[in-house]
Amino acid sequence: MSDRHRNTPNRRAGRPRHVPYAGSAAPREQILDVAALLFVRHGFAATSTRDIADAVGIRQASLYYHFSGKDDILAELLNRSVRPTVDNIAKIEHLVPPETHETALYLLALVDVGTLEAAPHNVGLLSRLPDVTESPVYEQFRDARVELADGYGRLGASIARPAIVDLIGQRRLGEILIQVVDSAINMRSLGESPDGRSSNAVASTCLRICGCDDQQISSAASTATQLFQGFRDESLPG
Amino acid sequence: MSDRHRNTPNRRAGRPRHVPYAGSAAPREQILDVAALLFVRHGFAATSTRDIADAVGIRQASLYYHFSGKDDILAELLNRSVRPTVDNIAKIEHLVPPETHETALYLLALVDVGTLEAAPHNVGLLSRLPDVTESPVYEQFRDARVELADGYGRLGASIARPAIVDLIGQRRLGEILIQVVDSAINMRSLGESPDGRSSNAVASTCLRICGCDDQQISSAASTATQLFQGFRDESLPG
DNA sequence: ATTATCTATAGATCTATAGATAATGC
DNA sequence: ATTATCTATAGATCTATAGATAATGC
Repeated sequence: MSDRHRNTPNRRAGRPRHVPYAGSAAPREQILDVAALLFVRHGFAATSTRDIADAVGIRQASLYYHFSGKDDILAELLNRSVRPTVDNIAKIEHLVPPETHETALYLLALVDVGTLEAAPHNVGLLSRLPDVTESPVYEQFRDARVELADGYGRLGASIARPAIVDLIGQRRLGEILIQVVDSAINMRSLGESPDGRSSNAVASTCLRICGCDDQQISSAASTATQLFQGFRDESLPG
Repeated sequence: MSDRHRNTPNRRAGRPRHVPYAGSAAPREQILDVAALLFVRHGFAATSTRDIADAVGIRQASLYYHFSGKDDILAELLNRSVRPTVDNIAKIEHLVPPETHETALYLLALVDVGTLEAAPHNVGLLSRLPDVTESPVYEQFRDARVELADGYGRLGASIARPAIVDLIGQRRLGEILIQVVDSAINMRSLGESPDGRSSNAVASTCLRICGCDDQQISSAASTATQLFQGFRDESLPG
């Protein structure tokens, strides 16, 4: 009965917060989580370090123990959302030879929508905010973004009939496909059930844009769905 | 020869600017123009009233003679970009009965892309920035935006086969179509020639998403292109 | 007189640093 | 001793207002 000082949960080193510690996540993760929410909801520039601190339940100055500044928080969020997406495109393109390109595009869309939906608070949106893309910390992610658009363009152009590629252009096609994939983000804000329907809606729309007919689409869909399983398992242990 | 005081161009009432007046546009228009550029390039919250004033060539405080504040500038920009787009959807839907729905969607996309491209500095993008949509002045434009998405959704759903509408959902379809139309904005930043190719690329992509085949698309394209002329002329005199 | 600017500045942020403090860990 | 917070605050913005000033217009 002398352990009175032990029965408060979440006891850890350091001076206690002015608002008692809540949740079990590490402070750094708590900060990233609320920052993601606020950046996406109100914009990066419009979110102050005080807003973030208030939402976490710490004083504004305490943020600087974990991050060197707002830019540092943004950089970490971008790191976590952009990098995995770019890794995917390489993996999927290398897996193409045995598979048809239609399946590859369907799979890529499936994986990317899944990543977007799994990420906390729509961080995928950050790469579209001008205050983010103009920030010096975005520099190192710009190439990755272009690479992604190129990948979609290549894949799309290898599927679509020449007439379609001629009209739209490979680059434009890449932009349109990425835009469609990103539309999954906007739909989440409408309260979609995460049952994979929106993944399939988006993926099949991508193929349709490339001129595939119903038969090609449903065939690609079933092969890609199988491969998607393997993809999921692979990214678990590391 | 006594008119020495008259041969400086752009003479107008009011104390002279610290940077001599340039161009012939009214001050209010100059402000709107540079504000649009800066808001789109750097974001709304990230653009200060000083940034705007500097780009115009006046002192920061002088903005307040023309506008009551940053929000007031934003409101006017939104007013000019959102309103015409919403007017179009009503006009085109009323014109539907004699025409096929495919033509209507193609025409709507054509008109909207044209509007986006004609607007100064991609102001169409503003409605996608969280710092803009969270601003109290955006309130009055929110409905308009929803109306637009609904319009696209209705038109799309009236074209697409039941299987497609079932998979995607009318609402989602509207979102995707709008997203594709808006992708025209991103493409402009890549330096596209405004030859109408991107309009047709986007419009035909919209039909393809709804499951139209090449023949339906090219037929809708030619009818819509004709109607587009009439539309253009109509919006000139007022 | 009217118009469109200017200068000056108050007051409200906002970011980041310095140094104190209250826990745990050994 | 180490860790994670706190308080306090400097210095840099940023917005908006008050009042002066230098043109044109009549």
